[in-house]
Amino acid sequence: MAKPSGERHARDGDTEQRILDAAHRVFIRRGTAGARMQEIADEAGVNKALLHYYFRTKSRLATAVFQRTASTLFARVLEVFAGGSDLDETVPRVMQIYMDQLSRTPYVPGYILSELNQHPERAQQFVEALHDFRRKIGATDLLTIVQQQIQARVSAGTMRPITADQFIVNLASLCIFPFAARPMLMSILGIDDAGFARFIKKRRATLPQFFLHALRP
Amino acid sequence: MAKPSGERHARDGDTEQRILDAAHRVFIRRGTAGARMQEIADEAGVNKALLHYYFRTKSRLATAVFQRTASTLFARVLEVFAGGSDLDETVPRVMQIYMDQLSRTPYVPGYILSELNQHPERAQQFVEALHDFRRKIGATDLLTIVQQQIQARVSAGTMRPITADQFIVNLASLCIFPFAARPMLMSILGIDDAGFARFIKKRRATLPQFFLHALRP
DNA sequence: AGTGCGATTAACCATTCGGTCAAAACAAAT
DNA sequence: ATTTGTTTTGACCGAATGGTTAATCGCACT
Repeated sequence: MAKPSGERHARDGDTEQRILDAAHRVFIRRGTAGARMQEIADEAGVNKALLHYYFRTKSRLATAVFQRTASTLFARVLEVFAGGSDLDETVPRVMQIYMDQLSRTPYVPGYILSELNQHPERAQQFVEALHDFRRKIGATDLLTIVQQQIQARVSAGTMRPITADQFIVNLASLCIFPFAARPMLMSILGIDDAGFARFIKKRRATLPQFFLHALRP
Repeated sequence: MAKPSGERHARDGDTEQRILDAAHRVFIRRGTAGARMQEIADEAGVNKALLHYYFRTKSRLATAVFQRTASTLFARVLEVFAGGSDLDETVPRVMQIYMDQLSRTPYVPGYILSELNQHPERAQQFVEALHDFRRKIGATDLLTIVQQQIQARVSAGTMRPITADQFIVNLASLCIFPFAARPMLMSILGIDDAGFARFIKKRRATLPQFFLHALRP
């Protein structure tokens, strides 16, 4: 019952964070089921018992890591969509900011998708985190925001109609998939890390046009 | 050393197949690392020792299942691309055939991506399976085929230029991602299995237009 | 100096898991 | 019916793994 909440002492900076960071790295490279508590402890430079001291079980540690990671996935996207009003402007911004973010954390999509496929229960947790963030920045539902911005352009006759569902899935697919399928693409296209980086750089520049052109009347 | 190759007897239909099928299902729902040999044995209705009799180790069993699954992923797509010549016709056919195939095996993309993220070595195996199949049907490299079909339309002035790389990744993203991210999408869009099926049905009908419009001059 | 208390560790435990083995079951051939 | 070679099984083993515990450490306060 000794939940470490009132951190009066702390021999080192912040152990809990170091553990979370280490767990994040190990979960990503081994998968949640393949990760070993000992490996996480080593990576954090800490005794294995400490992991249980802070997080009780492997399952809870996994939940904590997933939560932290998932909440960062769509945060920026939501912000940008809520910030702008014209798709001609928000789509390129979202795409570029998003691909920059994913370039910095290229393994996150694969991790999230794997985790969600093997533990669909976590999807609930995922969507709640998204809702919390949405309320925090005082925005409306993502689907509604996009729906309105689509409607605006459709009414103006500058865009073909499309449901917000398909719109968002198309956008997400084109941005996220290349990272989730990174090892496969690198092998099929015969490129290395540097080549992949170049591929993404070019994609960043051309994808917004591709997307917006697709919806011209 | 008793490799069961000359199958003279076989008490039951084909045990090896039943084991592979069972392993396929268990690997998909638990992930390779999370799967237990005992569970696979139970699912196949067979003693655990038999798994080792036929496949020696869990790792080899995993490789066999991955191989079998991966080889089916792009086979049809390659066939259709090699069969047609005009993108106006091949793209819709590929997309629709592909989404039909994925609808029948919706968990395959998630499995392949997870597996490939945690074992990038398998990418090699993956691309070799693809090459084998390509040679078998006597087709050229997928990239080259697509490159030529793009070039044809670009020269005719009916299409904006795009590299074959980006073309294929766009196509694959739009088709595969919704399945790989199925649990996430269901949660975000607030739909159930039936709703997802409807979503895909609609997508099947609208995606080819979206894609081809994106490349209009 | 001493005490209280959270943070940290080494040693340990019970279970699970992949893998092995020798015996049993079985079909085909003689 | 006996033999022969393959397939299938129950029982077993050692290592790895998640988790626990009792002792130690070190800071803060007196």
